[in-house]
Amino acid sequence: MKLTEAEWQIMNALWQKHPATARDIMDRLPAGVNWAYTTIKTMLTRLVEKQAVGEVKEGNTSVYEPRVSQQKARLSAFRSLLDQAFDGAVGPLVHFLAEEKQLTAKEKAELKRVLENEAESKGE
Amino acid sequence: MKLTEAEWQIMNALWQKHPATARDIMDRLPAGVNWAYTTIKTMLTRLVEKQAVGEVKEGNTSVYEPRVSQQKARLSAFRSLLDQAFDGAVGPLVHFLAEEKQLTAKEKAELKRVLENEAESKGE
DNA sequence: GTCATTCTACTACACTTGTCGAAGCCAACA
DNA sequence: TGTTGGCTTCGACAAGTGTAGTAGAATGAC
Repeated sequence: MKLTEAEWQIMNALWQKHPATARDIMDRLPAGVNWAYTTIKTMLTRLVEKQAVGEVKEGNTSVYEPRVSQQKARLSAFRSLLDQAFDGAVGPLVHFLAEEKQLTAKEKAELKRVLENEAESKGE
Repeated sequence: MKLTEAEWQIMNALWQKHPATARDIMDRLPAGVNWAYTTIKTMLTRLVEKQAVGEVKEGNTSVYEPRVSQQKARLSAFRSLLDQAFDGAVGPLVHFLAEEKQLTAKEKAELKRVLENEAESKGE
């Protein structure tokens, strides 16, 4: 499930709260994204075709629901980035993050902590 | 500097070793990417237009050189991912990484290892 | 009932991206 | 010197993307 940039905007709005109508989504789009109503409808139609979103008619109006979880979409985007730009491995990415100082000490600590918890509690 | 998927392939090959000719790049493309020679040339032309790559004629043949560092390209791709899919913050990403069961144990171990090494050697 | 509002369904259209093919230019070799 | 093989530049074309307008149907307010 590959989403385009514009589609991410829609999905982000939809994940925020759903089900939602096209108009709901329109209102929730980040300031700065001023798309025409029909643009949003077009996006939604395409997302429905892609099965990323479900559509149910309620009276005259369509109501939409995500069909792929944010988690799944994130995973897919993350994997793509990894494959494309980081030799498909987490190592180079982490390395990069560290080098680039993109991770604050706090974030590193958090990441480590969560990973460790995982390792321990993972016995289940 | 936004690179497309195909462009990443080219750039990856070019960063590997440069300067390089189109043919060099062709040979270095990952198995499975079997592009016609002219496809590669097209990509290179577009990359030159975009100023991601420099081109110098050597006799009859063009020799190419990256003009954006891998580091920079990675940063840009990383930022895009963050903005698009992780609310623009590293926090959610770290969280995701930890939650994500799709990461293999190996990848997690790698994460931890790199973080630890960083913490130690990166005292500067 | 009629009008304004609001949906929906269709259509459109320029730009980008992924992939070449064709045709011409040049150096080296039989 | 004519042929071969590699290089180059141009042009092309189908799909995918971003962005929206239009027309017609349904709904709610007088």
